[in-house]
Amino acid sequence: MPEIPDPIKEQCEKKGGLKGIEKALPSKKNIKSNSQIFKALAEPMRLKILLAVIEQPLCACLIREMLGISDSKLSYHLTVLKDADLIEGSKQASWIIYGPTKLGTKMADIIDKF
Amino acid sequence: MPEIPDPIKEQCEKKGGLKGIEKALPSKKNIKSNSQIFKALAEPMRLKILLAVIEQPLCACLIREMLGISDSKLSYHLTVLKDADLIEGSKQASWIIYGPTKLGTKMADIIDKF
DNA sequence: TTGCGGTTTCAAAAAAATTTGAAATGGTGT
DNA sequence: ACACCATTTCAAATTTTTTTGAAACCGCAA
Repeated sequence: MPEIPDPIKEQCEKKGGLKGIEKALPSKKNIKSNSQIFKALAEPMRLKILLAVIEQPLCACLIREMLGISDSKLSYHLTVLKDADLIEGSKQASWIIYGPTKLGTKMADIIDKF
Repeated sequence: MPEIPDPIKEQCEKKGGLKGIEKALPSKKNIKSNSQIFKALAEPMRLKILLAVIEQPLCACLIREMLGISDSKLSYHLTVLKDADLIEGSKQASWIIYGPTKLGTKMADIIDKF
């Protein structure tokens, strides 16, 4: 191990060294799951979709119209949000109406706090 | 406009149509800035780095040792976190010690709530 | 000045994510 | 059954992000 500045080194040792720090971190599963949520929200268009369907549940065709993108592009982005459990769709006749999940609403609250 | 299911259509109109919904969303700037933060946290390794430097400020060499990755790979990921204003580095002799920003700490609190 | 250690930068390669347009699927109406 | 509409799936193309290893930079010590 290289010679680290003393205060850093001592504090690190106090926490059990690198092993100790790593042990204090959340589980790999938790980190993975959180990063999936963040990834879904990492694209402005997907953020916009989530916030819009919180404002008002919308079918894909209205979302598509609002954003001005292709059907398949929209479908891709909706799937990312769905897979991250941020939105859910419910079938009404020919239409699928998308709205937020609890988690989706909670994440939007967080965005409001910034 | 295609014929949308009536309840959806009416609620939508009540909110000023698609234009009204879009107007109710945060600014493009705000969405962009938020998505940058989410993107920085979208990669498990970067999440881990943030949580570790919250636990204990660390120099790059200790982070590198903990994660077992190359110097340049680490540098890249640290830069993503820095650019998103989640971590900051301060120079101590040969070392740069990384710790969380206020925003970084706040985001970590959020992770704890899930 | 030179040598060394810590860290970043760089450009090309590799990997991952996204976009695209066509095809497929499912439901409704005639 | 056929036609139409809403939406997803698919595979290839495109774009973006990440990784890689070498070079460069910076500061400290002799």
